[in-house]
Amino acid sequence: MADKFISRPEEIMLLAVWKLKDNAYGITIREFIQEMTGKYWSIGAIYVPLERLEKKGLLASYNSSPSPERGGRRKRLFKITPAGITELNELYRMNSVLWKGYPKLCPDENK
Amino acid sequence: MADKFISRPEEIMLLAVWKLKDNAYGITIREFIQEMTGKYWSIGAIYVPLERLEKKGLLASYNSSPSPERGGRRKRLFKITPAGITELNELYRMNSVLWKGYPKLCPDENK
DNA sequence: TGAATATGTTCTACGGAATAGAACAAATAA
DNA sequence: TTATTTGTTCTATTCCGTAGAACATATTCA
Repeated sequence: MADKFISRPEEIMLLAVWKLKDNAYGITIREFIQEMTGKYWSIGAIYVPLERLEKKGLLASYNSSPSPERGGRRKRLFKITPAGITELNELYRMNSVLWKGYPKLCPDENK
Repeated sequence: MADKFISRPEEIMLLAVWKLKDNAYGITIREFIQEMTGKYWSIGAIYVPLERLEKKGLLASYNSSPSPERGGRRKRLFKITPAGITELNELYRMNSVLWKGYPKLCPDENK
């Protein structure tokens, strides 16, 4: 297919990174997404897509300076790239088109 | 993962069937989706997910009465089920949460 | 009546994404 | 110098997305 839209997990991830601003790394992203979706997400379900988004150029990452509050490994902070923003904007528009006309709560007429 | 959300192609398909009402079958669904998304969709990219959605109980299908306008095989008409409506409603809510606060056109600050 | 044409769907193979969770890494505290 | 805490890497498996050839069925017209 000619230039597909990104998948839902990827969409969710981009939005999470965007919303978390300068505090977006594996753990916080996972917590945030679990809160937003109300579902359990495994470690792999977070890091693997993040990796792919970086490879696609929609995210960038760098290691935090080594001074956390209390022990532990350094954070790998993520940041959305200009291409990532563009992608989100396109998704936003497509979603508007797709859902146009859908009622806030569609009754199940079962007709 | 405990009871995931459906994928984007599946979401698009459910919405297409919902919008097409009593005229939702392979060909019209494909045309409709291509128009909405502005992208090419292969035959398989339509029928295979439709099949899976039916297996999941979100869609139902039945063959049209055999009297088309001009030649050709009978249509397999699709209809969204109550469970399908429920799924769409949930997706609608999740999308609202996900995109809350996102500007209509997010500037690429590149900061 | 049977070949041509039009309309639709089935089939199935392949690649890649989604997901899980164990293993690993690295920093501080005791 | 070992325990503890915080965080990421690794990789296997399953399932989904996608493509398009093959097939099916109805009408039209020679």
